[in-house]
Amino acid sequence: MSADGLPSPFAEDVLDLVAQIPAGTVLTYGDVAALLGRGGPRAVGNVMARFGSGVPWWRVLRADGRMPLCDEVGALRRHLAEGTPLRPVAGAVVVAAHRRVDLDRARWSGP
DNA sequence: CTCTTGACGCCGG
DNA sequence: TCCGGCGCCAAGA
Repeated sequence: MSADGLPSPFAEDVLDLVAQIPAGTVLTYGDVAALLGRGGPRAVGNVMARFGSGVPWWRVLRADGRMPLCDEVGALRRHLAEGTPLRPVAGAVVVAAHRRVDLDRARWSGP
């Protein structure tokens, strides 16, 4: 509801898959496209930007483990709450923008 | 049909 | 680590 003018078939596929990502696990934009068997990272990102409001968008991140730039702080908050494996932090002062998900441990195998 | 726009990915410096 | 550049795919004008 809200902002979705009308999700395309490809968009619905993306949203359906993202909605199935278990809490505490994540998927990269590239992984979503790969699991769907078509499309690309950019196409997935485009869908999330438009219709991602209704799905666990924070569980979809960049290939380097970084949170989506639109709301990296909010995403980090949710990951901390869900217990998502994060990479160790070196500095004493922790900046949200520098925190990343440990993809090796948090990546979801798929449905 | 072409051109532009992205919550991208990877390589190089 | 932070840039910059090129390739990638779907949707809309």
